[in-house]
Amino acid sequence: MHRVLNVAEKNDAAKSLARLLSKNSASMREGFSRFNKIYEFNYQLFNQPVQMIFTSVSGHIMNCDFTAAHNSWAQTDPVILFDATIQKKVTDRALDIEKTIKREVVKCQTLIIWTDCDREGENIGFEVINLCRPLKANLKIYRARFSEITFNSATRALTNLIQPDERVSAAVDVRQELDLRIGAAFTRFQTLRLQRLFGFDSKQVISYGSCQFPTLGFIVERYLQRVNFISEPFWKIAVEHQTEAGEFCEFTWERNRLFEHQPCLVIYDMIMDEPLAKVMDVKSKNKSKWRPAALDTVEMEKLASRKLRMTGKKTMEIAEKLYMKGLISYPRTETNIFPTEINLQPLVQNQANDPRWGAFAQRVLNEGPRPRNGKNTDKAHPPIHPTRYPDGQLTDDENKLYELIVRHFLACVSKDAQGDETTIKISIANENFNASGLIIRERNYLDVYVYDKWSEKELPHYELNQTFYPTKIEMIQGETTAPQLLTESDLIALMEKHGIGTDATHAEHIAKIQDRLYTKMNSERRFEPEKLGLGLCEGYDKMGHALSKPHLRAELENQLKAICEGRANPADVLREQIDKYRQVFIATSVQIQKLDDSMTKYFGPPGQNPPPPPPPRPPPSGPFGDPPQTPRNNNNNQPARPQQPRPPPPARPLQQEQIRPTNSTGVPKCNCDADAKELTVKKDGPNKGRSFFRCGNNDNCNFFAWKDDATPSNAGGGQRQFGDNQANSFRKRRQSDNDDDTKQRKCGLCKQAGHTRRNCPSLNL
DNA sequence: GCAAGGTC
Repeated sequence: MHRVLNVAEKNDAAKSLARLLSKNSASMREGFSRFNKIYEFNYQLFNQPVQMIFTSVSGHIMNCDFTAAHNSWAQTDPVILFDATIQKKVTDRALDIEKTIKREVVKCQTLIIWTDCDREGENIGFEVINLCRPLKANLKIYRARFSEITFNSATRALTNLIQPDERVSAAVDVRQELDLRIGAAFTRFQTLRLQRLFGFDSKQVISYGSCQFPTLGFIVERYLQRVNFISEPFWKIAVEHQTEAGEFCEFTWERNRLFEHQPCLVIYDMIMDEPLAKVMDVKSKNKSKWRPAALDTVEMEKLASRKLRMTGKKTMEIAEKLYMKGLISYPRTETNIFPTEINLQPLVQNQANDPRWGAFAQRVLNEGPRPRNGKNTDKAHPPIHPTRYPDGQLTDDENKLYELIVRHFLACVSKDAQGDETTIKISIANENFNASGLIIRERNYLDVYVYDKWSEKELPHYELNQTFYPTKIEMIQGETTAPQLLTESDLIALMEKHGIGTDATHAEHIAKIQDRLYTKMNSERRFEPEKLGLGLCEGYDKMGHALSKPHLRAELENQLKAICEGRANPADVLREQIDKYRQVFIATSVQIQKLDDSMTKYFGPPGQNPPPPPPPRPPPSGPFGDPPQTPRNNNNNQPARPQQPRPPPPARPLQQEQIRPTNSTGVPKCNCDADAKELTVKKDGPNKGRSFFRCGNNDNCNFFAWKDDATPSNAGGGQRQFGDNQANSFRKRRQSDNDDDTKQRKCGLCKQAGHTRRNCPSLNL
């Protein structure tokens, strides 16, 4: 009989595929690897009876690495690693798998690759093909293309077998080689140098990776934005009205806020002169709140982090388990568009008996499921959706994630929520204020999607042209606030946006930079850099090669895509990239003093050369493992190096009493006693065009001062004289007593009766 | 002792 060897990416996939295709009649036997079994059954393929033999790998079975000649960190100049020979060979872990596949393929005439339908899956497929082809002349080789492990999907794949795509696999080879060369060269170089100069433990690897560094870069960038943030005061006017029936309404200023006190005060006074409000517009319109779009991996990780407080890593682990149990579709997908060939009806039907959302699923069935789609497709996998209702027990975490996926799915195929939005526009002394309210008419998807809130706000009834006196009119001072540190969800979104890592690895890179002591998650579940992370990013940033920025990786990603689509030649891309990074590496080693300087800021000046002997390690503590490791040299007999305190945060704008001595041209001295550098704000915002001073010594200190604050002739002027307390003293309160409009009011400017500030004769002066 | 990518 014709025998067909089928190889899946993992044992569970082989097992499920065999079970589905054989209708549960496959027999199982052992292979050489105890994790990768062999499943056999008879099948009708190519219109003839065949024996199907299903087995699997466990992801990649090969790895590339340098040869033994370059293994020694001490004796290999890292720059050589850009050109050193690289071998690709079966990993030790996969030797048993290799043995099984080699033994089985010689008995077969056909090989079908069932690895996942993404770039890495294609490459893993070629690892298998390259093992098999030399062993069997005339071996027929096919690729099964499937996007979920279901009977329909698997049988469809078998009737539509295709050829494996060499270009896609070649793109992965390019990526592997570059990641290895660049990662190894920079990691060895910086680890050895920083261990030697700054006394890091000889076990502490200070790694560089094309994904881990940009990830760290995002965290550091946000941290610095926050530390360097200079708060700006602003002023705004708030209006409140309580109707005779006792209903409240708050109005917000159409100008939102002003960054200068004086103009705001002028407007406020004008309002207080004529505080009669007139209703200019009353609008009511339909408002929809959109149901969520079909779920892709990144969105799932972000949602689980926000709503379930589950890390990305954990989320992916659990999703993988749910997938293996056949409960959800493949969890690594960039697609958020449901392909038309997926029949949603039975998928919704599967959920119709659940006590929590069954009734909702039934409603969807009655109306017909209509998905809200996003804009992306990876042409490999559908959006994440439930494929089956669980028949056994799930763990707590599995339950929570399954629930999220089901609720998201049902919400996605249901209807947007509908409401009526009312907006009221009033005018007081020609200044406009708005209030808006919302009444929800149909909750629709909100009934199942407990993670979204849409709050109702009822407004009092107002008639067009109605007038009233507000209960309260206040001028309020506020301050702009610094951006928050990144949450995991923010970080994943940034990685996704810049093409750092894959759906499957975002979470791992985030874990890696914590292991490396570059960053940590604080008690508010936000990421803050550690000293080591700050020192590294700052040092490399000063060199200007953007190694901690996402662009290099994004550019490579584009070239890989071009290889996949046949627009670029893999060998050319590889050569070009290696040349580029070799140059960057050489330039880095020339300017390495910049990294040393940054590290010195955080770890004190470099120690003596030659390096002190490595600290004696305490003996292992027996069956319960090693005692906790101290990160650096504090457990030896030598006195610990004096630690320099962390540099102070950058100065806020100078207050008057802090004004510094200036030179003859009015330029102040910075904290390192150099003439400060004058710059102008270029960024759009309240201070655009305003001049300021920074450290004149290559930003050595954190000196900052506004020019108009620092220059004595101008000191004391400007908006900043209005502190919090003073601003509060401008708060006024006015009751809408009826006396007010019968009384003659006085002009706010000249204090004469008979006119107001706007038509005050003194304004004509 | 390096990377990132699969998966266990």
